[in-house]
Amino acid sequence: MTNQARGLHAQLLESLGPAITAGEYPPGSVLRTDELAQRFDVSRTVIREAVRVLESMHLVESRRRVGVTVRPAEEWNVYDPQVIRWRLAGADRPRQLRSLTVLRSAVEPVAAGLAARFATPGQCAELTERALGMVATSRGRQLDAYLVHDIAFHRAVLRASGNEMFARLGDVVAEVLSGRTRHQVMFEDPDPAAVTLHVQVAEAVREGDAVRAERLTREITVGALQELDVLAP
Amino acid sequence: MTNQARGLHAQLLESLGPAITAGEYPPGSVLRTDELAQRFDVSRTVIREAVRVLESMHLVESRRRVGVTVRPAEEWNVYDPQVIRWRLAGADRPRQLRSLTVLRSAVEPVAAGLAARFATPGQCAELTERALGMVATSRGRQLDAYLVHDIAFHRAVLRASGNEMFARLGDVVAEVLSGRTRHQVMFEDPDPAAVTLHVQVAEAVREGDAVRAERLTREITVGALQELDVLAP
DNA sequence: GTGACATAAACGTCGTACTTTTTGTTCCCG
DNA sequence: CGGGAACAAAAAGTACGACGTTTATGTCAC
Repeated sequence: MTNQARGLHAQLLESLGPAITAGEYPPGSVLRTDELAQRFDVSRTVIREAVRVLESMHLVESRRRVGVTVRPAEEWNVYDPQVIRWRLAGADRPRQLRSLTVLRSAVEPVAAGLAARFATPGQCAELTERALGMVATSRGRQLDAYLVHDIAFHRAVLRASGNEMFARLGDVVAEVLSGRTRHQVMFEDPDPAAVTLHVQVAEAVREGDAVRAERLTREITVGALQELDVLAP
Repeated sequence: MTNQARGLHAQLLESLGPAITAGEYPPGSVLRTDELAQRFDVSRTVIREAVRVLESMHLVESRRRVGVTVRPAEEWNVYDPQVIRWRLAGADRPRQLRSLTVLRSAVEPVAAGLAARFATPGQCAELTERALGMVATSRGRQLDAYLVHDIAFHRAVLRASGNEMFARLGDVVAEVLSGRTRHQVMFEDPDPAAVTLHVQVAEAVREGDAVRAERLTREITVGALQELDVLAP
């Protein structure tokens, strides 16, 4: 884990957050701060700080005389990177992976189109470099190295779009990609067609061909969706 | 304001959050908890709880011996509804409105396509009802009533997509739509063509015509973007 | 049965004392 | 003169106990 005690409250979060997002406490459950303080052997102060954070994620609601109640899943801030990480680590990971991939399929093509129009020369170079890196590592069971380039490529596209909302989805995409590789034990090398598509997207962006960049990226995300359909019915 | 003292820490947030997102404290600025406690005349406990929340939004970072440092804007959790609200209330509202509208233009068409395939009869009815409501209020300076239907319509589409990530963007769209109406003082009635498009989207969804629903919704969002281009160069 | 009222349970706030970590400084030795 | 080790100070982190505040709930009288 990347969990290295940056404070008791953070440790608490790493315990409570996953438990709640995993549905361990059904919606409406109440947690009392005193009880939590006893259970985790920390002061109420620490509990309260953790609860404040969970509250800001809309995972729980703290009300007087009643306690800290768990909110229904529909109200959670599912765009919070931490919530995403917790849910991806939990039981309904496949479901989560699917909805995130659908989100990718909506956002990334548009982002690529914008990138074709607004990417700086430096960003184009980064894209090309990453695409070539993917080609170089696409054979011979170098999945980890491939993944690094893949993530960096998509991050670069999102950033080059010039839209901050897209740029901030880089973390989400990274989680999805690494989650996919780590989860569904991929023994085989990545699909050569997908690798080619990435190279072509880099080309299209470099040439400023927005519609082509968008179409090619749409092919990539459609492929990702189909792959998911095959492996998780 | 909807700010009715649900606790001192919440009030603190409503003061610090907007200030930070408005760039009042440049990145790298340090805030000391003691100083804040004095300035706002509350206990350190309250300050710390507010800081925990700001930290979870990646607005600040708290380090020992150093203080609470403001993080650069690129690292903020810009999908947090509260952050969105703060930024929309701030100075760079036009910029924010634009990036959110671009996000809409990417997401909503795909969501409409999914809705055409997965919407329940009840959701179809809701859509139709809202579209008709838009028609009914599209003339005669009833912008407020129109806005209610407009927001409900887009919310319904996002929810009917069956994708939770899309569904959770309902709040964002609501902020954008109401912000648009409130901000750029709209004296005129809404564009009749846009109203018609909404009715047609409801039709397409009801008939299960995914490609048509997607295409029509794309027209709506493209229109919203152009409208923004005209009014905010 | 209904309404006012009392009660208690839980969170909210505060002040203080203590701990831990980080960082800057000083001082000694090579 | 330079570098490293010990030390000191600053600021956040943690703990604890006391009190305040809200509010769900039960009770009692009418």
